[in-house]
Amino acid sequence: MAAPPVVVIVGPTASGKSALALGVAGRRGGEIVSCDSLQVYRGLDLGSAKPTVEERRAVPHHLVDVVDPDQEFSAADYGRRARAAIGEITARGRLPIVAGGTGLYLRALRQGLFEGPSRDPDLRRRLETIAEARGDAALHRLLARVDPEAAGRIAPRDRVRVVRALEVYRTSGRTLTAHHRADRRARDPYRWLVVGLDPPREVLRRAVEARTRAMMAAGLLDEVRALLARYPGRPRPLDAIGYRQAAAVLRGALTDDEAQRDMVKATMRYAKRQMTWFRHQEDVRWFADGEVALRAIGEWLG
RNA sequence: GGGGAGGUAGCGAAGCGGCCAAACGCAUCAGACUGUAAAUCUGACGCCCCUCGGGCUUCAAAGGUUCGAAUCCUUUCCUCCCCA
Repeated sequence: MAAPPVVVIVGPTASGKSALALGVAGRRGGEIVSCDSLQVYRGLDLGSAKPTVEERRAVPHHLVDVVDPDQEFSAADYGRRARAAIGEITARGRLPIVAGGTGLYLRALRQGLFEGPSRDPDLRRRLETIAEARGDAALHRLLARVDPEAAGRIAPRDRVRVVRALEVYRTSGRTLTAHHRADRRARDPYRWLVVGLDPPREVLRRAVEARTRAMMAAGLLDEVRALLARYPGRPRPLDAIGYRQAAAVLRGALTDDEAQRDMVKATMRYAKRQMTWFRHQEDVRWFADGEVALRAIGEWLG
């Protein structure tokens, strides 16, 4: 029996992934598995460009609205849940369409992450304190002592990664490098088609500008005001593009106009990072245009 | 017409005799990424050879002073502000 097909649609934000996914789903009886680190959070609707209620009524969406913004969620959680969702969809005889721009999440889904410890907030706090008090270089030296290979790969100023590497070592007793080595990939039960959307920069820029304007007009500030009232601790997802600018406006630190300009800039930079990831980390068939991509997917599915 | 401020790399902006191809910020380009990922971080960024390095042309324009000028002087052009 042939391995069931899974269509994956990647690319930078605002490149038309959702529309393409909806197009494929409509034609092929598919269900969409979002691959987006923001859309998993309930309440982050406008700023995450979440699919609308109508879209979600027309086509089932998975991995959207699965946790609250102050709950812990990780790439590994995503991978587990997305795999489960794909299993159910294929069991129903339908086509899973994974769509989204979060590269790490897609990796977690397809390859899985190494078998290692999850985050340890207390330990992270302690490590952060060391970095604050003695500097990033000092923390990096700590890492160099236990895991010189990881230290060689990670820039001293990249605190997020230095902290995680130390966290892995201290909570599991094994270095990050050792975990990576021991990492064994399970055989993959699916046939994957990874399609990438890469519209010309200027086209993307205009789409980002239009979407940013639309988000503000639709009430992003109200959304953020409500979220901040409900989660005064300002959980991590609220640092995302759009949310941090909206928060700055509410605080009086930015005007609407400045916030919009900043959102566009930040989004374009983000799009760049996404392209870098997908160009180098995934085997993608690229298309500048959604229509052409849609036809190619049709042919591949046969 | 008189007085004042100024013209520096794609933009903003430092520098005000040598350590200046010229700080810094932005934009741009390239890259990394294994449980924070719309996060976090790195590099390039006058031109050419490109390896440490070397060569070439720049700081509105032209002349000048000086061993040496983005920095001082003169003239010209342009911008902004104030008074007429």
